[in-house]
Amino acid sequence: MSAVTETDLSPELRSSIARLARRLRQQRHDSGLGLGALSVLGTLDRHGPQTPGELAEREKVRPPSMSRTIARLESRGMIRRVPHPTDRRQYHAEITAPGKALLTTDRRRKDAWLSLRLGELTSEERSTLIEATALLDRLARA
Amino acid sequence: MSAVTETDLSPELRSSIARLARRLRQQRHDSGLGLGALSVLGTLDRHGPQTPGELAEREKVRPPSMSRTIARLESRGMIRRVPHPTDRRQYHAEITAPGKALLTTDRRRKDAWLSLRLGELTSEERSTLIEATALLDRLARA
DNA sequence: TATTGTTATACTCTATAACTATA
DNA sequence: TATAGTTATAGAGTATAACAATA
Repeated sequence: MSAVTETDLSPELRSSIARLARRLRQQRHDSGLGLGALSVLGTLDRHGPQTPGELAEREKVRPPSMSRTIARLESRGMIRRVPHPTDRRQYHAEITAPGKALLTTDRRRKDAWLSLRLGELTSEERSTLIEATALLDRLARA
Repeated sequence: MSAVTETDLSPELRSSIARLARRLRQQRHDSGLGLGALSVLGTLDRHGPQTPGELAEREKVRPPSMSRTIARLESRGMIRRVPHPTDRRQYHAEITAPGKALLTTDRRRKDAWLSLRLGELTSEERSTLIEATALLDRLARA
């Protein structure tokens, strides 16, 4: 196994992200929700209610894609739409109790693929990933 | 910006990977090659010639998908097919000189989106990502 | 008969363009 | 007239199933 150096970090990181994203996509979530929908749910849980436009920007998708994702989450009762106080064109998407429960189950489930793999790492390795997660988000947002 | 803890690393990491993968996919490579094709090219450069089956497993895609990717890379002259010494069903995909040149350009190009972003990080942050890249690969392979 | 790779086809995800409602 | 969100449609990317060649 060859080591990654500063020089070739860019293509290596890109490969790793691409491979892991595919691997995570293959790992079907039994809630029937895809990778994107779960990401939105986590964002709503962590950052509170957001408009579709705000969510689209944060998640790096276009508004029409976010409309679809929101519709799917709502149809399964994971989120609800709250009218915007002053602008009737807009609304806030808000996570519901079942939505929060899904995230909790998802985190705790012993057979959830990623949780299981993370549990097999050392505490130090997990720390590295915690730092890296923040960095990856900054990259995505740039 | 709330901190990520051990408890919710799994959903946060999954979100980050999903978002960054989408961001990287949006960032069209001017070679006309997608995220998957570039990943394969890097793998061949790093690990040497591989059969389609080996590549499919490593990249976490199904054999038919890898067939398509290989065909695209070959049609652009980035790889060539080398007959398998003993089994005429198989062959090895091998990176060509133009393929290597593309990877080098890609690493060096200052306007390559990811390279540019990585350059904006501190040396310490890049070190974290170097460690994380290896970890992400281990996760994908597990 | 089992295995490797390819072709045919379909599904998922996301994008661009056109449309509706409201500001 | 501009903006927020949705609907309609199309394009990547990848999967499953059926097929061809070889072991």
